[in-house]
Amino acid sequence: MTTINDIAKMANVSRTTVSRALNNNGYVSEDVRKRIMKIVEETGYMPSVSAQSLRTKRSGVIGIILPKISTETSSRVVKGINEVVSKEGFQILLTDTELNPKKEVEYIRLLQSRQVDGIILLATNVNKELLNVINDVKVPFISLGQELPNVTSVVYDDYHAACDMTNLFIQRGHEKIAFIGVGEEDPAVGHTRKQAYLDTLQKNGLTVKDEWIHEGGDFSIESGYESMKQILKKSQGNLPTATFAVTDRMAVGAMEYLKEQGYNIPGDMAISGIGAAVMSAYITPSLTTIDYNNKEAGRITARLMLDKLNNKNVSEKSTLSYRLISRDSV
Amino acid sequence: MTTINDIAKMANVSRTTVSRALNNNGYVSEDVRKRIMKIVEETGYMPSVSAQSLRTKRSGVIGIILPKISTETSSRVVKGINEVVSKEGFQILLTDTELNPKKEVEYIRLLQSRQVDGIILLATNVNKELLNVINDVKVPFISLGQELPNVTSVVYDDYHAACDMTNLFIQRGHEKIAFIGVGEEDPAVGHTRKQAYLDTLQKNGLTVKDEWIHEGGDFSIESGYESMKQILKKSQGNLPTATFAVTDRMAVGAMEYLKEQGYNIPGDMAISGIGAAVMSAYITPSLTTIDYNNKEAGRITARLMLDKLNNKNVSEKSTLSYRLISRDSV
DNA sequence: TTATAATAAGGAATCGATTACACATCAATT
DNA sequence: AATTGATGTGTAATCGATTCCTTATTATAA
Repeated sequence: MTTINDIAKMANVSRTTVSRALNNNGYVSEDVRKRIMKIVEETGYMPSVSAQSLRTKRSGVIGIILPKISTETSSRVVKGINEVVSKEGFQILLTDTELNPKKEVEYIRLLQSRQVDGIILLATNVNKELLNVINDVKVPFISLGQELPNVTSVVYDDYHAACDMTNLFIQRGHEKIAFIGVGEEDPAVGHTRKQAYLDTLQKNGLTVKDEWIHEGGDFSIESGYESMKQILKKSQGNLPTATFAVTDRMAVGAMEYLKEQGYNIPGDMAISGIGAAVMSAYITPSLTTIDYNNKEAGRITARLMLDKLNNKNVSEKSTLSYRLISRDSV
Repeated sequence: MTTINDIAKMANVSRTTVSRALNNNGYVSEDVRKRIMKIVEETGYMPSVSAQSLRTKRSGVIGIILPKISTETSSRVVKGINEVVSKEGFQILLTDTELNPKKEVEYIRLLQSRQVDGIILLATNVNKELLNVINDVKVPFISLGQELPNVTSVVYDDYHAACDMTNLFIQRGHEKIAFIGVGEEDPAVGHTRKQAYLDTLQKNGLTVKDEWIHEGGDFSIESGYESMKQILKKSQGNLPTATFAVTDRMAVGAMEYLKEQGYNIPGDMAISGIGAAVMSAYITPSLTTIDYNNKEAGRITARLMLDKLNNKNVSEKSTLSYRLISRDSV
């Protein structure tokens, strides 16, 4: 591997001068600069980032902590982040918690020891230890998808999105609306979306039946399938006419079960999700859902991160907009 | 940030001893070791990876070059890789070429300057410059998805997979089989799969009509839609009865167009894809496809990488198995 | 002509680890 | 009692950059 010293020797200058030439920093004669650059070209020399970051405390790496690496949401967000930061010469270091809260904490520590310049967390839960660790973080930190106290947060407008969706059902004349959710450990998805559903029903004077509400174990299609099964079983004789699932995958699972049982969608049961998964447009019937524009969320988060890195001060909370996509399932 | 020197001072030993205690390397009395570990615990000290990697030439990072960051294939592969390497304490540095061959070369250089311990490339094309740069790479290098000369490659069995799929159509009595492909710059997807299709038709004495073959501009759903449109237009009066699309997304696009035009699938036209996208199971009719098990491919590649990092010698080419999933679209 | 400032380049310290080498102690072996 | 080997710890060099501090050379102003 060629080092700055090799280049210096070849150009008959000191490594100080090479460094200055490369960083456009301090005086270097045009003559020498050209000589150096030529050699750099020829050798394909690239400075060792380890050495640089040891010295400068900057690594050009943004650490991202994902709950799950291979989901549509994650990869869209990562895409958006990468799009923005790569233009500024930053790289992305990915970690995957596999939905294990302990790993969130572990990775925050780890990323710091790797000298990342900033950390973006796609949080799925909030707990005391997590907040403590985040408070100790010395680099710019942003939470995406959950609002964390005293932490710069970029959040989806879960409450209004879920209200709108519930209202859509009501507008279409539904009065018995079921709900497929996830555990409340996830404040944004598990709590806020459910609260919006409950509030909207109440505001419209509609009954909330326990049998119509089911929380899946995870965000999977199977979990949606199972939830729908449970809801139908528990509400024999008083079936809901619509179901609001908090994710598209769960909605797809629910549809799957309904189709298997010979129900007509949306005739016997209207269905909606959240997330605008690609699949939602191509299943039959196409799924009414809400587009959170995850890629744009990633971009916005990334820009905030860059601002922080440039010591601009940024607002503590940014709420993203959403778009209700009305399709054939409702 | 606490450094090894701080720990050394607090424990009243030299930093040498601290380093030895942390790395279980050389003699350290039980007494001192405990003292050091306790302080490390309390302070939450983590060694600076920049300093470590500057000194040891190892960074604990595997660089991955993806053609597109937010595709099902990419994220499944990354998941598989991460699953394996994270257990060994490695992190993943992601780069996205956005299908730009120049960026492949650029990122290979960049990753090396970042001192990555190994590089995994999800190649989509093969060109002279790429091969040259790869030849200069000084760290373990693996290509996934394309076979590159003199490079450790993990490849899908595109040829046999595509043969099997074509044969399936023939078995079901189809004689007029159309093909939706991509450009030949992509040897695995664009060339091999097409060759397998052509060979299989020929072997079975079936006519190959130019009007039945169309190459989409990219891998998108829209591109599949457009391709199907072209095929139907060009082969008026002698329509194919089956279409083999080289990716699931393209197959979905093709189905979309057929449905719009009122064709029955598979009655008027059978359809198949490759890739086992989640969506393929949930569209109507469900799509016959081939599962390449990308996650497992990622795992296998990662294990090869770990072997290389441990100086075990590995076979230059590994061909993966696949599974034909027969569903309702054929 | 001399003082001053701008330009150009090098010397050496520094970042935070690892590790070769040296040295001291102590127990076991001859 | 002398030699040997195992154990424990420290000193200092090193990795490859950046940057503060000097010094030398020109160009400009007084």
